[in-house]
Order: sequence, then C-alpha cells, then structure tokens
Amino acid sequence: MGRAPCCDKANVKKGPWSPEEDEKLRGFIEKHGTGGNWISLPHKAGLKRCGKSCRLRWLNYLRPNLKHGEFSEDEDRIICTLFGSIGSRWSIIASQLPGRTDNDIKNYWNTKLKKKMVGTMNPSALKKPHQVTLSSMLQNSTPSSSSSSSSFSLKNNHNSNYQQPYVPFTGSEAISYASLLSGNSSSTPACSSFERLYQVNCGFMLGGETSCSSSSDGSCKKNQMSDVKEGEVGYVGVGGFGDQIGGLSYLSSGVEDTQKLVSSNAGRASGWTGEESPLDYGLEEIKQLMSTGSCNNFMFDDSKTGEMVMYY
DNA sequence: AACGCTCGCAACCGCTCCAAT
DNA sequence: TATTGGAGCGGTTGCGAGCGT
Repeated sequence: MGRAPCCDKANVKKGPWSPEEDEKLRGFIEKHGTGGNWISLPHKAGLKRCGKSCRLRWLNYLRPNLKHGEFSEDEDRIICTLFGSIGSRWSIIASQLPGRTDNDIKNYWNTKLKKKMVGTMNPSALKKPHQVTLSSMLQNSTPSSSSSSSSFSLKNNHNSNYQQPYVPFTGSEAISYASLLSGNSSSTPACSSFERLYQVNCGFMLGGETSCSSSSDGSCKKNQMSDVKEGEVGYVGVGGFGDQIGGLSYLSSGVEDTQKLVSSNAGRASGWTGEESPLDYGLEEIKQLMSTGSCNNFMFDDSKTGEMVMYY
C-alpha cells in the first residue's frame, strides 16, 4: 500500500502560477510565515494548490533575494567543482551560491553548463589515454600494510611530477583539490579550467550521460561520484594531467559528513605529501563494484567484451 | 505564413529522510 | 520499536519561445 497523497489531487490546481496566486502566496508568507507546515498553508492562504507546489513556488520564484539571469564565470566554476566533488546534490550546491535555487542550478547544468564543458574539451582529452585492464590493475596492486583487512593499493603508473594517484577525498576536499588544480596547475597550459575540472572528474563526463536516474532498488545507476553520500568518503583519483585524464572515484565507508565538509571547505589536499598515496579499499568491495557495473567511473572499452578496461 | 524542431525554464512526481507520536 | 506524515530532494516532464526551413 502506498502512502496517502499529500493533498486531494482532484481539487488542486496544477500548472503555471498566475500573478494573483503569486500575490496571495507572497502576501500570506510575508504576513504569517510558512508556519512550518506547507500542507496546510494553501488552505490558510486561500489557494487551491498543493502544499508542495506552494513550497516550490516560494523557494524557486517568490522568495526574496533570488537571483535570476545569467550565471557568472565564478558561479560556473563553483557549480562545476561542486558537481565534480559531490555530484548532483543541487541543494548543497545551491547553498554555496547565494540567491540561486537548486532548481535553477539543476536546469542550468542540464541545459547549458554540461554542454559548455563538453565544448571546452580539448579533443585530445577525449582520447583514451592510458588503458589498464582489470587483471593488470589487480596485478599491480599491492597489499596495504596499514590495513588488516584485504585491502590493496592502486599505484599510479604515471611518471608525472603531479603524483597524486588516488587520494581519499570527501566532498569539500575534492572542492579544494579541484580548485587547486584548476587554478594553479601549470602542467596543462593547453587546458581550460573547465577541462581540468573535467579531468579531475573524468568519469562523470567522459563516461556518458550524467543524469541517469537514481534508483531505490539498491542498484547504483548514477555515476559513482554522484553517489558519495553523506557519511561516506569518496575517493577521487587524479591521473597525471600530462596524460589528459583524471581517474577514478570510489566509495568507502567513512564518518565524515559531506554537507558539513562542503560548508567548512577545509580540504585535506594540502596535507597530502606527494608520495604515493595508496587507496586502501577492500578488494572484495572493488570487485563487487566492478562486477555489478555499479561503478560507472570504470569506463568500458567498447571493443572489448570480456575484460573490463579502466582508464586513468 | 506555417510548420517542425530545439532549447530553456517552471512545475510535477516519486522517493528518501527524519521528527513526532 | 514501529508507524506516520511532512519536508526536502533530485529526476523528469510539459510547455512556450525562438529559430530555421
């Protein structure tokens, strides 16, 4: 049995809001506030609307201090960076952009920014840079001495000065890190900042459609990067920029709160030493991720059928 | 002018989360 | 502890405007 509807669907108006309705809603909220109860608000305000609809209209359109119109370059950058680090958490992203709503940002991303980023890609960045088969990856993996469980480390094969193979990041850490890269990296003079961000988050872009639907059946249909949940720590792998493509992202259990970290913006990137930074990750977990195909940041080579191929 | 196509935005839907009971 | 229901979120859809043919 499903849950009861939040309102009487038959007796609520749907579709675009009229100026009169807007005025009623604005007037009521300015006078009385929302009262913390959106469900009863439309009735009190004399509106034939669903409470959820009222809430949405208020938050996305009527609320004071909302910004409308073009997004600035800075806003673009923030959106891209946050999207890369925490995925499609539009409300969190919106919280970092005063005056912007999650819906605005979501629409902007889906309609413009995503294309803009694709457009700024250096074609060479789309080439398959460095392929590693799953088996070779596992061969190259080494047992982690710091972990008692069956974890292993992924080694960075790049002979790059930018030796940051697979660095455990939480959301804000990736932000700081990506900002660092996009702002300061001198290793990729031919790359735009968008492109570098792209590379940091390679999986979500190069892998194809980013707006795959979420699923409640436990399967991860979204890109893995987007699936770093609160209370989890995502791992952002960054390949050498000389080789154009960033790396992998993983999930692991953890204790840090993404949202908290997003607001704190206190990255750990600076604390990374530049030495090999192994990714300690349960072998079984990785295998499982791979076998279920739930980690879309492992990109597949169309030309190979049996063996999973990973780019980094 | 009429038609079809694309794009952008507003709004809806269905789900999860979480507090109250 | 289980249940209920509101708040909030993210994905999707519908529609109008703009543009090209």
